[in-house]
Amino acid sequence: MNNDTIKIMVIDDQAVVRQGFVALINTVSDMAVVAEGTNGWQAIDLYRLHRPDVTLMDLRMPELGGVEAITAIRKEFPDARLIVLTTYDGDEDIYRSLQAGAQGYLLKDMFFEELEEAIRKVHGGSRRIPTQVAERLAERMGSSDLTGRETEVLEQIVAGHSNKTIAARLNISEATVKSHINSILSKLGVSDRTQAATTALQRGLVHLR
Amino acid sequence: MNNDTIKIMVIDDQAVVRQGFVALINTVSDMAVVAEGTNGWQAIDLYRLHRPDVTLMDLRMPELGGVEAITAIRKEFPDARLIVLTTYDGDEDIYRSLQAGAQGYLLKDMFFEELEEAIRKVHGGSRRIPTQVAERLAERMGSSDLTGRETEVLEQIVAGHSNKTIAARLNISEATVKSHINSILSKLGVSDRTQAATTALQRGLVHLR
DNA sequence: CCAACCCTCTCCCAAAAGGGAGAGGGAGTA
DNA sequence: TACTCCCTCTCCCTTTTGGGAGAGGGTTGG
Repeated sequence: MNNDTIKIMVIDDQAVVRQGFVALINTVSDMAVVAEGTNGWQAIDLYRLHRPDVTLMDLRMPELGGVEAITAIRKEFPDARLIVLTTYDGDEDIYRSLQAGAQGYLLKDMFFEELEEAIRKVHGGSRRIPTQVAERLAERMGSSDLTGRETEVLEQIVAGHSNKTIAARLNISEATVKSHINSILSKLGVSDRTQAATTALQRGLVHLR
Repeated sequence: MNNDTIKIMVIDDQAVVRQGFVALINTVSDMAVVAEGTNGWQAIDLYRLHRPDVTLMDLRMPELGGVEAITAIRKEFPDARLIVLTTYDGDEDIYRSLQAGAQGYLLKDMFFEELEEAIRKVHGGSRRIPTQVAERLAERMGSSDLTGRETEVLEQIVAGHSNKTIAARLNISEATVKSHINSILSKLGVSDRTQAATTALQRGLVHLR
């Protein structure tokens, strides 16, 4: 491995998928996988240890998710180059990833050739957001954010709790819960809690477990 | 490629993941990928054309899903050997896949070595269901099936429709809808429609989109 | 300091959902 | 045939949810 070789770290909890990525990357003469991990904590540890030039990161992982790992790595290493490589999980995930400091966001239904190009782009210091992804991101703009409390209430709704239970769990009155739900419904543009739950899941505002 | 080579078909809509599988399989001396596809229709066409010894099939795909493709292929070729290779999507998916005629069900978070072993097992005529998966399947047993109509109503619930709207869409009275929902709630062991929606999604009884 | 949020709450009302008991008709099976 | 499901429906009742108007206290930022 000479000095021009791009050192790559691959973080994905699906072993056989990760092994596939590694195999593909290692077929490229000037790229080499120097570290592999299955969750966010490993990503942080392995980054410190190997200082890869580019990191490929999945989002949904046990223990510590991709967004949190990206945030932590960028905090310690502001120059870190990170590409999110994931199944499309909704506009919110894209937004949060870029917010956290990722330079690229690729979908797993793209071809390896695009991934290879993205790695070179990001390694060279530019960003790489495919049109398809950029469009999703644009959709999100304009759609208003939920406040912190509203997000908590939304999570409780998705967890299947009644207003009364939510009130008890959050230590507020049921009236306040209803007030938050009112805001949530209008911000999400839906008319009942079940729709709120399914659209929140689709948009990636919350995830099942 | 000599006569002992195991001919494999890979069906997965995520291009880079599929390419990874192909790369891994082709590193094994007595295995060769003879066809690749991105959905159920292609799976059926390519099966007719190439008659692979073993097919690796993802479940969630556009156009035609994995379960339907397995059913169609097994109908035309009762000897077809099929392994489902997917992200875990709930016990219902496992059940339906095996019901449709798959001989194996592997999760993408397993290592390639296990996949290789599974391919050999299934090619040799046996089945291969990892303990982890078998346990999930066992969980499903005992939990009663939903009837056809109940499943339709459940889909409408997940789609976010009110009882009134569901009644209109299914051309039955609202009372009947409520009656079905009663059965659904008790069969799923939940107490309201939002819980029904989220547990149905978790168990893979229905999918978003 | 004032405006803009956010979070909290009250009171009231209407609509929707959930729960229980019962019943008729149709299809399939023992 | 008799039995068992499934699908359909009615009637009645309670609980939950959603919608509207308003208001006080807190923080933040211009």
